[in-house]
Amino acid sequence: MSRTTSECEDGMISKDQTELPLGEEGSYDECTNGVLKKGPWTSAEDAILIEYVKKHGEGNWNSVQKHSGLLRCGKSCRLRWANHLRPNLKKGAFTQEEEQLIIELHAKMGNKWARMAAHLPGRTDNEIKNYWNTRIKRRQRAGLPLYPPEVCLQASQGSQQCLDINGIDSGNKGQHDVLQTHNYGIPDVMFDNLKTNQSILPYVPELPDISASSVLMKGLCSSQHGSFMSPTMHRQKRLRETTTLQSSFSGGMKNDFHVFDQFQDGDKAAQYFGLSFPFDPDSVAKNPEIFGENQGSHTLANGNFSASKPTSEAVKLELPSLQYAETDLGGWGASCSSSPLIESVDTFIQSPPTGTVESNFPSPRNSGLLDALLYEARTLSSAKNRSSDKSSNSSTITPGDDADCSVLNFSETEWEDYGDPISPLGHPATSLFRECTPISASGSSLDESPPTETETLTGSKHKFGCSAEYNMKSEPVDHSWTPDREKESYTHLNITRPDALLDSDWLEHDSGYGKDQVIMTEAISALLGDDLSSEYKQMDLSSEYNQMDAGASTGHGWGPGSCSWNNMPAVCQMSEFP
DNA sequence: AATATCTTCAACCGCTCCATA
DNA sequence: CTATGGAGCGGTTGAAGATAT
Repeated sequence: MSRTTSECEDGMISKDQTELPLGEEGSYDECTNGVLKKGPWTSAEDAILIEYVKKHGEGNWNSVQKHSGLLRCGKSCRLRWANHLRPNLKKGAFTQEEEQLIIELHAKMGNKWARMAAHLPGRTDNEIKNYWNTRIKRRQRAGLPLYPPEVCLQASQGSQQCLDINGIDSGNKGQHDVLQTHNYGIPDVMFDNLKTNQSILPYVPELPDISASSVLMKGLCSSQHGSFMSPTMHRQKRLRETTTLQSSFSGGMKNDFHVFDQFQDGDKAAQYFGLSFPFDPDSVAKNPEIFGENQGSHTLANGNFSASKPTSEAVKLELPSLQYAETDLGGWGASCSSSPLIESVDTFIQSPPTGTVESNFPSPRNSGLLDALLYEARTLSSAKNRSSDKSSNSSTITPGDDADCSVLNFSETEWEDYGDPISPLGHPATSLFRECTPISASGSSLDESPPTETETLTGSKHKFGCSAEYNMKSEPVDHSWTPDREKESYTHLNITRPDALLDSDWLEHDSGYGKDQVIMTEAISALLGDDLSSEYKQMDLSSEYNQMDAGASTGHGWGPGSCSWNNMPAVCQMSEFP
């Protein structure tokens, strides 16, 4: 901020456009005429824009140039106004309350910066986005999970309440945002549902690449809403989804099935759930409780973050995982119920959604290249060899078996069994898996977390995908949210990394994944060429992760070609690795 | 002190939705 | 029904500052 301003100021000459420093800051671009300026705004430009808005009000940004002579395109003007010039903007670092709120909101909404901003008066989506990205990096470096355990816990508790409320709108806090946030939570539920009702999935395949599947994936993976909404989703879809999701969510999510429908037709889906429709997000929002929001948790809308004070800062975020688990149980209540995530996981493992889940998974898009690669690799590899594993896993994981293996098998099996019905990319299921896998794999602690940290989880549970979150939850939540604590508790979570997919455990795991790894490597090579494959090989994830697990490594990036952290599914993001 | 690396954040870009002609 | 323009959103970029070496 200051930076730009100062710079600009120096450079700026006069408010007159003609005088706008063309050469100094920023280039002139073709934005329209080729005359428009780009780059940092000068104080003069700011003044012009402010003046314009005073006279004409916000909006009509494209006419700014005409009326004010400002050599900026409408988009640039809007952005400048929204992010820097508009009144009531809060400048400076986020307060603790705001930070907490952001975390909470992100857990629920994912990368819905604009929506999140609606909950933070005076803050812009860009600020929040930047903050989050920074936070991700920072925590990743520190080896801390993105979301504090408390948040998860609270979320779960809150969800229970919701269940009780289950009904539809009960109270309303009036903040639709809240609703939305909850909505975001829905995906998880959906995902869960999918798992439970695999049979239902029929639609999935047909779903457009993204939306549903991606959402589901993310939900699956973690719960983090964080990314559960695929960036690629269309706006409308998003809206619909949210609404639908919300509705469905509020409805109790009993109809897993419909979740898919939602994607296609949100309203219908919503109705299906028995919610009032056309779904009115606002109305829903008004009744945050429906979604299981805790009172305190989201009252924030006004910026008051009162609730969060819990023992610390425990946020009431509803961890995706929780939701996820809950859904599995068949309802928020269930999920919310104290029953540890682990249990859910177990359930899931024991009676894995028969293949259903995977099929539903979103296309690789969400996850990114890595997923796609993995998917392809798998496909190729599968052709070559079908490991016996695959068949077994889907339904049940035998504790005795190498957990890791089970996990892997699970995922693989599903793909194969169910195929990838879907996606445009053609890798939907896989990709989903992939995304989830990391978690699962990791969660399982397969890889990363050397048993030490993940010890809490044992046996098959560990192996189960998405487990990381569960792990977290399973742990006693009483701890207050302190960095240290987080770190400790989260060490378990490391697994969730997207990398986990590549992780040694998974790929190289002694238990027999070695083959897979080889295969995958080959497949990747075939698909991507030596370059990528080599990178892939070089990643030596296993070692890195191990180190990380050990706590030795610090903030190391994912490595070349790794997916961007931001793009990772919330779930994955949830656990930050050391 | 100089250089390299990392972090932060404003701005841009691409995309999509919506309204309107 | 299609085309066009406005608006908004989310991801990414790149420069400046901060920090480390």
